Amino acid sequence: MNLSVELDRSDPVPLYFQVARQIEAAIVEGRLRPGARLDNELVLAEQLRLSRLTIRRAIQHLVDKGLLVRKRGVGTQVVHGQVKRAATLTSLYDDLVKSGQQPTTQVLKIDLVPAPAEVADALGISEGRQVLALERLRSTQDGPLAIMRNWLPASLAELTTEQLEQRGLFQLLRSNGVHLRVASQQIGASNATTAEARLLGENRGAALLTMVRTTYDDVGRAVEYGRDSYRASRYTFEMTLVDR
Amino acid sequence: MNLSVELDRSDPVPLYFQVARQIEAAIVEGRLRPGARLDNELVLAEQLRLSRLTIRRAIQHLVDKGLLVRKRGVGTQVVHGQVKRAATLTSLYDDLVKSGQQPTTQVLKIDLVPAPAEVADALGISEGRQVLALERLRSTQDGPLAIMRNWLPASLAELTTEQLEQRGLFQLLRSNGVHLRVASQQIGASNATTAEARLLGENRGAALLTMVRTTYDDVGRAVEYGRDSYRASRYTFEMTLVDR
DNA sequence: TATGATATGTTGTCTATACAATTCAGCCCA
DNA sequence: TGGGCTGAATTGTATAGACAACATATCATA
Repeated sequence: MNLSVELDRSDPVPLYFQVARQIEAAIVEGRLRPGARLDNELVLAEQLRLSRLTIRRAIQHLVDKGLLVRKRGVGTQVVHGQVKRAATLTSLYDDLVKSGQQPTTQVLKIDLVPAPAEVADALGISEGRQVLALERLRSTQDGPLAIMRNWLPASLAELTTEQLEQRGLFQLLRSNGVHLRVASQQIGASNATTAEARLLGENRGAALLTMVRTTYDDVGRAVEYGRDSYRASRYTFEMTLVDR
Repeated sequence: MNLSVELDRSDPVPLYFQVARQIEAAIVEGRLRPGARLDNELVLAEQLRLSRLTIRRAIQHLVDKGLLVRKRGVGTQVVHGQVKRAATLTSLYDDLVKSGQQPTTQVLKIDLVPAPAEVADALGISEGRQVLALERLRSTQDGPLAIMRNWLPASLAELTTEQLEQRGLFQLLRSNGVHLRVASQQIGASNATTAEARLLGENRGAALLTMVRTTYDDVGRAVEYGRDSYRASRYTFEMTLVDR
């Protein structure tokens, strides 16, 4: 099995990542079929003039992605299945852009308000403290998609309607030097209220997919509490479950 | 910062995992606070008489879990946030058992049927081929929770009503030597049909959280196509999003 | 006082090596 | 023919060491 992996040692991209990337391309392009066995680690290391640990690192990256599976004593095989990306901290805006869907955003509300109990609790601040409350309608060329409500600590960033209509919220936060790191999210469902139904172009009572989320930065501060409602007729949340 | 990590080198549990486990316990028990800085890798390696790479391995395990964050040139810090487990291939049954909710299962249907187009497509078999079709109602002490519909290749395992009422499906498959590996899942929402509403004890039209899933084994065969509907009033899907 | 350069500290990547644990195929014996 | 044992093959864990890349603090100069 010849993989034709080509390495550029002057490239700043780490070698393990170059290997992983090229193995992944071979899988995606069908050169490596589901069930195909990779050469063993020692052979690959010799062929590519890399240390075995570098090869292991590349392979582990793809195992974590669900593309490869390893068995001690046997070897490494390609897994079947159109695997989705791991759940990561990207905003809906970025995802829609990436899938070519031309998102637009209408800012419905942008106010400094005293934090209600639930928001204060999630953000780890005292109730009544000022927070920036946002409500936005996200649409694509096919019509309205989601209502997004976010509460941010007031001191975090100065956001304008214009900014929010041009770029995703997480993108704006990142541009303001906020290092988003991890979020805890609950996915649920609810029946559309009259107001929601009107905004989203659905019937009152239509099923909506809901997400409630607290996002933290890299030193652990809560930087966003969000409540999103999506038209279930237009949106599902796709994910990969991996047995590790 | 003294972590009091104790290693048992005769334990079959790998050293990196022992270290990771104990750091995690320190975080969970509050001995390591959000924002706290760990000793650097070299110091930890010296203190614990381990190689630096073993320490890195332990730390990376916790970084992947969202508990720690690393910055080149600075160090490693504890992340804030009640982090949920990574999305993994566990069945609802196992999750409910683990959370002490005493699940019960009523098998509504267990038939060999010709595979409809959607099922055949997901399982990678020809339409009309025999598949095992299951429909079950999962309840807890608080009442019905979810309707679960699964389609399995007929040859995969022989399952009885008794087995399905006593244990989770994935558990049964694993007991039959099936190595579940990865699943592709779409989470959505729908309005309860009359039949669903009656089974779940909700009103007709109530919002249900839905999951459509194809599960693959470790050599890439599709081993299950599932369609689950949960009472949104009783269930949310919790997950962690990590920025990597 | 502000800016740029340098030094220090720490993680990131990579090499080389060795032993352990598991899997599978083949062989032998009852 | 079936079960058990052995050896080969391969991944899993761990050690030791080195250099690179980035972040931050400190120092020097204008």
